[in-house]
Amino acid sequence: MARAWEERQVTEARQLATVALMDAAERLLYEAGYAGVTTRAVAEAAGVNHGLVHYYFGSMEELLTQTLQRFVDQLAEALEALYADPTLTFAEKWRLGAQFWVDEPTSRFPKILLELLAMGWNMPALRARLTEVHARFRGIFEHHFGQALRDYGLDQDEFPLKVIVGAVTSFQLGLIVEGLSSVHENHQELLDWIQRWIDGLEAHRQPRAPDG
Amino acid sequence: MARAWEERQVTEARQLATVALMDAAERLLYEAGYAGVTTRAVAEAAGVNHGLVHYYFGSMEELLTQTLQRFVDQLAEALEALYADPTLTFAEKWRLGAQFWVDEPTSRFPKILLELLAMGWNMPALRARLTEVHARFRGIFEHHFGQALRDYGLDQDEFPLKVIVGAVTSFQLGLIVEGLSSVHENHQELLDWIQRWIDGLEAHRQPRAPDG
DNA sequence: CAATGTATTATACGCTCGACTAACCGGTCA
DNA sequence: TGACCGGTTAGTCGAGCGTATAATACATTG
Repeated sequence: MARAWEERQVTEARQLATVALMDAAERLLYEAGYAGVTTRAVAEAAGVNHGLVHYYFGSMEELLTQTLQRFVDQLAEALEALYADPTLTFAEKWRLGAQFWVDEPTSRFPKILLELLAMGWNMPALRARLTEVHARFRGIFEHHFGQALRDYGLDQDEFPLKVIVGAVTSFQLGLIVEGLSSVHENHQELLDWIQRWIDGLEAHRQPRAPDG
Repeated sequence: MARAWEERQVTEARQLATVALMDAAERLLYEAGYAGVTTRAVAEAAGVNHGLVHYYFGSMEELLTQTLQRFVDQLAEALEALYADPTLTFAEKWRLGAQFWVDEPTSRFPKILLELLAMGWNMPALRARLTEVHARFRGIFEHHFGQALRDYGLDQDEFPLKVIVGAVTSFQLGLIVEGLSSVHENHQELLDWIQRWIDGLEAHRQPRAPDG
């Protein structure tokens, strides 16, 4: 038989509570890790009755799934917006990309993202979604880094796009994991070194079209 | 008042059960994640009464702490043994280092390590230990990679040791995290690219002393 | 063999979990 | 007015948790 909550019309109050619950789930992921995201904790943090979690979402897993979806959409949009900005050079975009994980209001994203990833390690259904998410982000990087490689006139044999993208995604993830473990040694040196390399490429860039 | 279990002499049976419990804790970390490591689950997996967890270790946290200690000691020894082997070139060591996470019997290490790290994100006491652990591993890398840089005659300004070590630790961690999320794209290309680079350095190595 | 003290087991306690549901509340419409 | 109904609340359920302790098995000693 059909579950009533699935087809019921969405009232404004319900919309507010739903958003509050997902906000609370993110906050608890950040503050306590995924083990701290329980029905009652999430309801209390959202200021709603704990029965509503089941009433609105059907299960805890569904709440988490929708929270994940909303979170990665937000993340992808921010990333797309950054790299799509035509007023910035690639070097500037890279610099802002590094800042992204540190500056407000997105400084909580690393913890939330990694908690979601860690959940996925032991929940095949969630992991499958996260694998898709990763592909989506990889696609963004591939597109914009491929463009940058061409703009910089880099030899595609010497610096294959796959290698660049693989290095960027994995080492960024690694930096985040180390940061969450209170490990920061060598990070600034590494980031500065990469920035200098990219700035150097930018300085010797093949001019394509005159701008400004 | 003094807790009896702290000062009691260790019998052989107790030693066996203690090891079995830590083995079981590692296995559960691998199979179910840290949320699956409960008193009863760990005791059942070890084939001992669940009361013994408290009797032997005093608390669940202490069992986990000792399991962490044993695990990282094992990991550090394996890594030290690999890099200390005088019959191998650095390029060969690097190749074996990459295989280490994939081959038996150490292929379960990445999951166990990352589960422990994830636990630490929300347990300050554990995180502090993990920060130390990371420093220990970073020290190993610094020593052997510094040696390799000198052997290869690489310019220390162009490739600072801190940058190399920072890149190696973070990108390895990132590869592991991606692997746990069923993401493998670009990994082989990246690893092959690095291996070719190191092999190239090895081929043009400054001879120091004749060997073999 | 009996007595003793420790190692181990079985059970109990107080608590929280996710899931579920009966009861209630306030607005709507006959 | 009063029956109705969806949204919300409060409370229950069985399970499992970490911890603690009573009860038992067992080895050792006299």
